[in-house]
Amino acid sequence: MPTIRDVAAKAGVHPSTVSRVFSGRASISPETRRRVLEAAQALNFQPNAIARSLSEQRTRTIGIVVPHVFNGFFEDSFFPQVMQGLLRATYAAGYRILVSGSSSHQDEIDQVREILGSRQADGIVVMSSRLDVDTVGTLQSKGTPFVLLGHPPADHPGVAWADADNRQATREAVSYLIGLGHRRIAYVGGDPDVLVTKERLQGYRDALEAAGIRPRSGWIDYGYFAEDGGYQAVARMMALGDQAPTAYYAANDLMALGILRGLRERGIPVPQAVSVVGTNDSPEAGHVHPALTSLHVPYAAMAEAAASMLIQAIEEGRSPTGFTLLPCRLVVRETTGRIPAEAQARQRAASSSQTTANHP
Amino acid sequence: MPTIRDVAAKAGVHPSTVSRVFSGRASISPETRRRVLEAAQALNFQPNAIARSLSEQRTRTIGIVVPHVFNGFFEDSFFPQVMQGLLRATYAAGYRILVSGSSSHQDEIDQVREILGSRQADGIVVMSSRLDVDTVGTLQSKGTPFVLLGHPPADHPGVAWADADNRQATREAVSYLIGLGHRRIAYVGGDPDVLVTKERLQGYRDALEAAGIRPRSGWIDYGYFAEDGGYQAVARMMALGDQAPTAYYAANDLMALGILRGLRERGIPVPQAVSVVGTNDSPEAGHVHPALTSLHVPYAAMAEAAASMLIQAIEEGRSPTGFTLLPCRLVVRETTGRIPAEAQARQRAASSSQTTANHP
DNA sequence: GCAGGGAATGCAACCGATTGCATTACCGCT
DNA sequence: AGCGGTAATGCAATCGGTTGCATTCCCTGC
Repeated sequence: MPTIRDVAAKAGVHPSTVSRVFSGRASISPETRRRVLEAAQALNFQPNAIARSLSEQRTRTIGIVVPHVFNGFFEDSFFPQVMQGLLRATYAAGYRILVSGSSSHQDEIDQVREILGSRQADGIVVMSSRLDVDTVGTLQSKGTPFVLLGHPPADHPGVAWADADNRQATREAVSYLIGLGHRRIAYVGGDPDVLVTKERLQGYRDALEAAGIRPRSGWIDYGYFAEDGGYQAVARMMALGDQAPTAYYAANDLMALGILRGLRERGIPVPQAVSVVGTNDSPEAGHVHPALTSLHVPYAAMAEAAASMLIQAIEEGRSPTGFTLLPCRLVVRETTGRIPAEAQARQRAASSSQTTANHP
Repeated sequence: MPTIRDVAAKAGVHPSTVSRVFSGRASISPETRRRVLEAAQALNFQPNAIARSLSEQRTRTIGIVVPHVFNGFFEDSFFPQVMQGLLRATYAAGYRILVSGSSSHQDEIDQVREILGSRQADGIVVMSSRLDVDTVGTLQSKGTPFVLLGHPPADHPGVAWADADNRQATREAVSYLIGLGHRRIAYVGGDPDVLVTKERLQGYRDALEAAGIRPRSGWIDYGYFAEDGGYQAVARMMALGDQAPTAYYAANDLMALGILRGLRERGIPVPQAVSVVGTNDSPEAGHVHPALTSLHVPYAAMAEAAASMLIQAIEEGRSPTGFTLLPCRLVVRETTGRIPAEAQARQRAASSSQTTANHP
């Protein structure tokens, strides 16, 4: 592999001149430029990015560590969408992405530290779903730029992040169901330990409260993002008898499909008797039958925003600041419908009897 | 950021000693090691990976360029699975992945050249779907290690690759349909210009020929991997009247879903009247209703094999050689079934009348 | 005719590690 | 005591660029 010195020798100039020709940020006579480029061409010279990085103290690379939980990440479209967003932002800025795997939660944090500490990347996008407060603090004290994908576990001033407004979005989805006449609505969350699960539950509660509906604890269940989790939830909900929900909100589409399966096996028509809303608007959502109404979460846009914030901060030589909170969008398809009037009436009666039962 | 010299100063040794302590491949007295480690700890020292790469002339990184066609790659699970496979292999070997986007086919090749030429990665995995013979030759002459994901367009001795046996797999899938009694079988390919489409068509032909079935050109269509492509194919196939297929092979699951939609709209029961086989065994395949029979293509395993071959060659300081050809696996679910006897009889009659019509 | 100024280029230090070779110190053995 | 051998460490060159400063040269304006 030819180096800058080989080119210099061939063109009869000093290596620094070759460097200046390639960096383009200095005045070079047209004649010299021509000679240098000619020599470079003849030798098939390409500047060594590593040497350049060492000298410039920047790599034009941002890092990302794939959490071990996503080692089967193609099960859900979350990670692919994140990659997509990162690619959009980095490509536009002439950056590349350095990806590392991880084998455990601790290892994930170690990898982040390693990439940052060894300066293999100029900054890093960190998936924060289970990040604890201490870790964020440690990262921050390191002084290397990072942006959280998802918001920080607690209020951490000066930590930059990008996230979707999950609480508000869930609230809107549930309000939509209420608007269709539903009053017994189930919340099927993912992993109860994950922050987003709690936020969505809060949105669910907001919507119910705004409509004056008293939530029942039996309407709340967790499916850990698995198809079977949704299926099992239906079994448990149906045990509530005439208090069984007429609508389900599921925290991802896979669980929604499980719910649909559970309902189908019981001969319950969707959306005639029961409505179902999924989350993520995954590619299959629009192509299953009946097509799934789903809450679109802008993962790609979040990642793009995170990467953009990061890159901009890097270029300006400062730490990333501020946050980006993106709205979600409910994509209405075929699994949601107005509750039939008679069922509605029956439901009202049941609902009021429930109220009396609870307050004897 | 502390450097090796700071640590050396603090520990009262020469920088090279610190380097040896960290590389571990030299004899260091226990006392010195302790002092160095202590100093490093105190200074929060981490070796600079860039400087190390420059000196060692290796980055422990492999590259991948995302083709612009996959900028919407999460529509299909192909790219995520590739990432997954790459992650498995690289993580196990202590490598990382450098990802670059690309905006066009030409740009894709440029990015590959750039990464290789600038030595930002020790080698690269190249998606070969549309690679032409010249490009492969050029890459080869560069002398930097690469492995193709998918096999080379023509016989290129010395080019390493990993691929699935698409022809054989399609042959088996179609043979399976024939075994169920089907004799009028449609092939709905992706993009006719892509190599894999031709190979699968060949496998389809193999199966038909082995069963003594004369293929009709009307049974062959291309859906460009889109849901609507499958849907449209049904419309065209139905126009064949009593020569319409009783089974469909689709080159991805999305088109298979489109086919299912087309059949459903015409009131044709699946699998009672018509069978459908998809390809890729995407996560949704098992969760739609009816669950889709699909040809599982081991994309993750292919990518893992490609990365492993690449890394092994890098470590041994040679060019990657050889190839890996992986079998696919038909995952039978609910969209395929034995053709009803009476339909079968009718079909035989039609088939023989067709034969006479073709040979007057 | 000469001072001033800017353009073009060279020089050499530097980025932060690695590593072949030289040197020192210490050990065991005769 | 002297010698050989090995373990431990230091020295300095090297990887391949970048960049602040110095130098040269030429042009312009008075």
